[in-house]
Amino acid sequence: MGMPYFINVILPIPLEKEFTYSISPTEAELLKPGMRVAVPFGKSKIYTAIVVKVHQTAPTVYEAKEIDQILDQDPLVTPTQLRFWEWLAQYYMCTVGEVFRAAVPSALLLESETLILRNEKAIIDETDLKDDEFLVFEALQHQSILRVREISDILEKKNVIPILNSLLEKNIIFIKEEVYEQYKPKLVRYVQLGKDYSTEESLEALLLSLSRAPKQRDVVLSLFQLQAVTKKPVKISDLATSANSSNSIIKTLIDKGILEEQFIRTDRVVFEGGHDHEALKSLNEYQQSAFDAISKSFALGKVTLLHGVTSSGKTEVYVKLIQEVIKNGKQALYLLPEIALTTQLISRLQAYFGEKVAVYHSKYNVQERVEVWNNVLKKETTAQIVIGARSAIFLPFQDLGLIIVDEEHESSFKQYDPAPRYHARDAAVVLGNFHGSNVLLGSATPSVETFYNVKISKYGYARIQRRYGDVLMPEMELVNIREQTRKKRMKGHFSERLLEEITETLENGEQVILFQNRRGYAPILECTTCGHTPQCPNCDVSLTYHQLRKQLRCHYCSYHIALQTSCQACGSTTLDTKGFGTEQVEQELQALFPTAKVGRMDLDTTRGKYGYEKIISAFEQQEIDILVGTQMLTKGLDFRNVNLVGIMNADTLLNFPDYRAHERSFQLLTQVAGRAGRTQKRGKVIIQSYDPDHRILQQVTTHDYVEMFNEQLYEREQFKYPPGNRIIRITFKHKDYNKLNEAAEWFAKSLRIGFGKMVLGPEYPPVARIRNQYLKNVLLKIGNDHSLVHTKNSIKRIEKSFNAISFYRGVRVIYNVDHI
DNA sequence: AGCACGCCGACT
DNA sequence: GTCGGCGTGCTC
Repeated sequence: MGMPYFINVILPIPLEKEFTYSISPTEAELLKPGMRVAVPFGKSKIYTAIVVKVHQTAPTVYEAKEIDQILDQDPLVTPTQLRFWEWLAQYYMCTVGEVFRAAVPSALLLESETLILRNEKAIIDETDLKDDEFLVFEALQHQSILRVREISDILEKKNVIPILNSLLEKNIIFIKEEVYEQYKPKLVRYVQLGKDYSTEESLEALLLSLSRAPKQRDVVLSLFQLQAVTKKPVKISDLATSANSSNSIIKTLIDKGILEEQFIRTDRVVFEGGHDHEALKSLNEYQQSAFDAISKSFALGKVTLLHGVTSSGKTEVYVKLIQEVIKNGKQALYLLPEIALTTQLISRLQAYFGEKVAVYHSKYNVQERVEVWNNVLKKETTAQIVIGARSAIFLPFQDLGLIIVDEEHESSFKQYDPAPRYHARDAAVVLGNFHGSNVLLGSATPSVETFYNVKISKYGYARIQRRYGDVLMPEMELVNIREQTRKKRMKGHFSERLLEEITETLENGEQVILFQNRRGYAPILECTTCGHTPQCPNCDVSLTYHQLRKQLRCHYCSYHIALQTSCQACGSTTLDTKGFGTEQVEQELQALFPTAKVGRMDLDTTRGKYGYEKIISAFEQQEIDILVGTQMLTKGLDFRNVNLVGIMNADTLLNFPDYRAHERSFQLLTQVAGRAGRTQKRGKVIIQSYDPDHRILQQVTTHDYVEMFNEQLYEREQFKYPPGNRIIRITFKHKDYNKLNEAAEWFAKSLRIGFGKMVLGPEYPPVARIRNQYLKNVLLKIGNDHSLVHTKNSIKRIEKSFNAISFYRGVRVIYNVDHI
């Protein structure tokens, strides 16, 4: 016997270390880094782990457990991915296990489930059983296998483990860990003629023998004809259709051995478009010069920003770039924020690239995601171009030639919760580096960070200043609603100007988009007598009023109650809704324009897989005249007939209490405004505000991005925010208010020893309690001249001392690097 | 993260 | 008297 073999693995849990398991020499030959193994972990769990190393160094202080089984024939994860995971974990201060969990489609991460089986041979004295035990025993008489969940339900108890232990001791039950592969390839039933009937004579004899069974004979004949064309097995469903026959007749033939059945693995994600690719539109002169600038910049190996005004035709430039890389057999990744990932855009790309386009995002089910993963891994042409949301950076690319990050400024590229709290744009830049591929960032309103990188010549730059087809930028008008309110000229939330414009637009048979930013300003029920508003019992927020369901709901937990008719505090029955959301705007509109068809698009109306598409297509088909909506309206939608965009209240955006509020307002308003006038006629935008002289509003109306950038950069430098500095936000979480305060204070104090006034807080976030957990934030700013690695190490050291104080243990510490 | 073990309050 | 709360420690 030679030396024993071991593997080091990553487990999908938030633990720093790798774990070592023992394997047999045969297994050692099979196993390679990147393959999955099922391993027992702890008392009773089985997890999916990824092999990172095969070796012969036996652990010294413990005995390695054996693995349960090998799950892959070939690596599922590439060496580049393992390096990338390592980088993400290091940079975003989380464990590789957490990255692993986020990176791999959940269907490939099987876990064990405990099954409870009855012991047939047990001799049971029923009087010996407690009530709960008897209930389980009885349930097992009807059903031989139960899951822990089911037992929980039967007993209406959360913790059933003591009961199971007791039953185990009494030999009444067995326990078994079941591991199952969640991903099942989709199999389609095919048939072909049996081998015995391959000659003409035998076939003739067969048809003769079936003369008494005309239906069966028809099927055989049909199959013969179909196979004559394809020479391959035929789908049972196709055969049934063409023979005008049924499944049962085909089954009879299979049972007789006349037909042979076989299952063939099929992709669930099939391309449904035509195969005649649309010819690429030739670029106009502005697009062409941007394309040339990008190519030059790529030749220098630079990440490049494509700064093109709204509807300047950036997509055509992307398409041209993608075309170049796939010509060389390389893969391309096109990243978009979730909300911009519309069917509109996907079908446009499919029109150019046909079946080479694969889509990867959360609305696709787990099975479909596994298929995309495998196709990317195998470098199939069906996934040569991947268009996806932020998680698409985790796909197992082999030979990536180009990454496009469209709408680069979108903050939804940053994952907020859970770990890894990564920024897909920044991670994509690193990924591009690992692959030696080009990276293009695209936006009409680049983030201050990215434009700063252009300014310091770290990134290359290309610009398109004209809209496609030389459509003019919309005409912008600011309306002072403070003054209008004073003069009592407002009708609800509408100024006279806005109403005039809506009327005119509708008269011209054109459509209107109204933008109402609702986040945090949802309607709240308020007592007009005592001012009391109903609060969530678990979170520090007011409940919001949902008219449709006549409910009060909490946005943070799932708490909801029926609408109250009287005030809980004083009993008064005069309740009023404060603040206004899209629902109220919609209602007012309906009253003001009774003949117009009003639609609403927000989180409530876009639930479900196609909720969003339905509203979009209704608007496209002009079944809706006025569309009221939130942020969702801003993204990548292309409506031909919209001539007016109204912003109900710009101040709610500007007054947001964080250092990015102004930048974000500029971006959002510019993007919404861009929805107006996409044809020859010049569009119109009306912005209602209490403070129309605000710098940002002036910059939006004059389309002055550079001025906005310079002012924002100056302000951020003053206050030591990015891009000249980095920030790490540290959140503390605990259900005990006092403990949390003390713990956060201790941590901040320790940080201040090394970082002084670069430490802000601790401070309560706007919502200081969520699901009965109190929260407090500390912000650490790090100058770009300081080492990020050293800083993180100092933080980790402080965390170690922190955890050594037993009183503080249990307080969760959450890092958010580059928090937005 | 899960999960078990172990120690103190409110109830079948 | 037990059930079940969660603090603590460990996982190859």
